[in-house]
Amino acid sequence: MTQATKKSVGNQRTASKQARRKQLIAATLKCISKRGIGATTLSDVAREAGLSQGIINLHFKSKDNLLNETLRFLAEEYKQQFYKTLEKSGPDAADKLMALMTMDLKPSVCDRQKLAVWFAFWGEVKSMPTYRKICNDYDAAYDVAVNEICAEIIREGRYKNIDATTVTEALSSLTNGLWLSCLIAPDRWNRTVAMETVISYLQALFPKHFDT
Amino acid sequence: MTQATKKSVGNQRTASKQARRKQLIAATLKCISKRGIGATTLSDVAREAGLSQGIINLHFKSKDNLLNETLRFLAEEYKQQFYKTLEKSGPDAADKLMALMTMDLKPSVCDRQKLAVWFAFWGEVKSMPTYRKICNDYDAAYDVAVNEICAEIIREGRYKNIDATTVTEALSSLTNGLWLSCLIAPDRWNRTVAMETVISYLQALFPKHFDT
Amino acid sequence: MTQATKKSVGNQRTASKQARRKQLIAATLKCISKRGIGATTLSDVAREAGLSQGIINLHFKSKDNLLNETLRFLAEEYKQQFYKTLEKSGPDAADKLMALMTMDLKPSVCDRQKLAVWFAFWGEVKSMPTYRKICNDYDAAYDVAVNEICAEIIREGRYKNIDATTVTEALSSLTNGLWLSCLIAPDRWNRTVAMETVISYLQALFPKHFDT
Amino acid sequence: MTQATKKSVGNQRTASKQARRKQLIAATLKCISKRGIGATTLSDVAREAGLSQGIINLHFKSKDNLLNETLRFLAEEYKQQFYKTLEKSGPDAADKLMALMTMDLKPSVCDRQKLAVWFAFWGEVKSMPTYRKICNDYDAAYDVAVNEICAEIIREGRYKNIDATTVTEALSSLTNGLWLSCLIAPDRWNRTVAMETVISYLQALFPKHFDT
DNA sequence: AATGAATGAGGGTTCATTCAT
DNA sequence: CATGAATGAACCCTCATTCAT
Repeated sequence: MTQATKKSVGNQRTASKQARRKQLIAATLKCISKRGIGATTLSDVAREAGLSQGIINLHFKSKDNLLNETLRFLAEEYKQQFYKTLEKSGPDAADKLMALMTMDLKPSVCDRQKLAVWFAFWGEVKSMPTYRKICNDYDAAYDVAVNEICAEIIREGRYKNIDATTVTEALSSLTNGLWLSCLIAPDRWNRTVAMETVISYLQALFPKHFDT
Repeated sequence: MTQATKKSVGNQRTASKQARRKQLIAATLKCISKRGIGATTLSDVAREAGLSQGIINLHFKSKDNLLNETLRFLAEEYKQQFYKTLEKSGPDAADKLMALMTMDLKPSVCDRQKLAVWFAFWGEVKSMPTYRKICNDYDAAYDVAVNEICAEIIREGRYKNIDATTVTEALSSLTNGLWLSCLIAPDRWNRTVAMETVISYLQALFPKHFDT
Repeated sequence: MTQATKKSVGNQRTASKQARRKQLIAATLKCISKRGIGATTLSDVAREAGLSQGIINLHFKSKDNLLNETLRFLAEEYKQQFYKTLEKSGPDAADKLMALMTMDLKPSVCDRQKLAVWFAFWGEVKSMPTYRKICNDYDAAYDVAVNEICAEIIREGRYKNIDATTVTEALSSLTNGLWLSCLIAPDRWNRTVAMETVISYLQALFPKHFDT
Repeated sequence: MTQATKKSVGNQRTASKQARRKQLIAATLKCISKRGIGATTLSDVAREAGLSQGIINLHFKSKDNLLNETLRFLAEEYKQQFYKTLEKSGPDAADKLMALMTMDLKPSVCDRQKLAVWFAFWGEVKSMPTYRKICNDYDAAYDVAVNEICAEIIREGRYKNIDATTVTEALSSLTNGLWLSCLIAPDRWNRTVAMETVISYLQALFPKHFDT
């Protein structure tokens, strides 16, 4: 820790192990978003990071491991944003929900670069059990938190015939689906419209909380 | 052996060009769902089809082309289902919409094998302009049709503050998102719950049409 | 078999699988004798055979497998010589023994090229269980045959205090040891002297059979 | 931690150059006997010695050099044993010869670990002129000494038709051959039997010196 | 003297593609 | 049309070597 902080990342033969790993994961993210997972070679990543061929096997042992770590990083990063958003928003359940939805669509989260990476990994979920496990772990945490918020809103509004779990599933599906649209049809896609799509659903469901 | 006479697909040295292509695309779909796009080799596909190494380059010129055709096939197949569903359902707009949503979640459409392939392609959309183009073409047709149906429902119900385009986007996003859940969390996933998720959305938006 | 024989080995895209394998094993032997096992690359072997990079993995799956097959070939070849020698020699036990010893030292068997390969494999016996197994299998057959011959000689000569097994071990050790000398000190080494070394041993042990 | 004071080998940042070299050679021997020369990496050796990556290049300049030094060490060690054995044994020529043969088969010399290393080097003799040179140098000394002893025995016993050089070659070959058996067929191998193999030869050759 | 992160050449292996049959 | 042996580029990975600390 004493050594780690003073080194500038990117310089030859310097930088702490942690910093190097982050640097390489960043390069990996960039490459995947540009080329996709299959076409991303270790050479590409190393070049992107401005380092040499062997560097990745040195720090990550194997390409598989690098990809796992990259997915984990991506998920962790999302999780951090998620919790930070919850903390920053007021104590009101509806506020929290709105803050989360807004976060999911804000430029730094919902940008094609990043989405490309998410979908790249999702595209291999079926054939890569590890990816599925990582995704599941993080999704579970997300679901629990959103579910709780929805439950509170339902309680507050005494909404009848509305199941928190169903709403949670709907909201997360909606978000993921909107991301896909952003990725596939960036020309037609529009952040405001996407936001309205979510809001109109919330208004219809929870009219007392999300007024017109 | 000198002269083959049978015409059934799967038999060596026979079968029309069209049949061979379909057979190979079917094999490709199977392989992608099992291994993902990146790990699917032409050998795999040929073996899956029970044919020889060089067969694919013979019929499809290149791997890229095979993949493009496979995606096109997938999209076309979906489109056929879509229009068949529309035809079969009654003239009522709400009925049509419900029929479409049901179709999206029925076992033959929403099964992990098939979804894996869809997501495999979506995972490369960013880096493969061709894939994006194919997806866009088909999505546009879907959007137009659904949009029209929604518009009619809105007209019928005189729903205020509801935009057909928004609903269309929401519905397609919802479906895609539910597919992702099915792919990633098959254990937690449940067809009935998924259907309820969609219905609850429709009920919230169009209470007069989709009563409890 | 109909196809196999008419093809000339070495020509592109022709030659039966069997012929190609033999050709590649021959190239491997040459490379090992020149460079040793460790420094022999698949590139070297392919180049030596006048074929392309990928050819070996095509026919032998892996380098390890190629080496195993090469050792097996070497041992099998020796075995063939061994039995042919036995067949050709007269029925007399002493004649047979002498024929075998002569064979072991004849130029086509005891030449530095070939010995280099044997020792290359023996040099890895400790760390490569497969090599040891192959060597053992063939050695066992050799030992049985020589042992039988020695037993007969002992019986014929009514030699006291001489154990056939001991002699067998001594003879095979002597041969292997002489091979090592040939390999390490080719300048000092001399086929005639080597032969005399063996003969003097046989004379010392079986004076009635191998008279001066 | 700032200043190391101890001098025992194995402690970091201390130990004389000589001690370090010995330590590294010992580690090399162990690695070669376990993995063979080809599969022994400098990392392996350093790890075996409990030291760091770069240590070997620091002390030996290159891997080739390390291997040369290791072989030299092995040969030198054998030579020391050889002369010590000669010194310890009585002045009688026959006693000396018996002592040498016994030494060659005693556990500390004829153990599979050590033999594996010898054969590993012999396996590369053909392609590594340096190895051959080192082996030759030491072998020559051995031959001279044994030859002299044999000559004396022959003189003492007035044995006719026996050439000292031939016997020397036979004995060294026999020993090396027995070593190979020990390496390849440790299950069948037996120290007592090996010793008898040598003794029976000496008895047959020099009956007046090696009585039954 | 010692460390260990970094380098980069070179190895084994895979695989899309070609081509003689 | 179909086969499958052959090709060779390109990949992942290993490892001897270098070098800043």
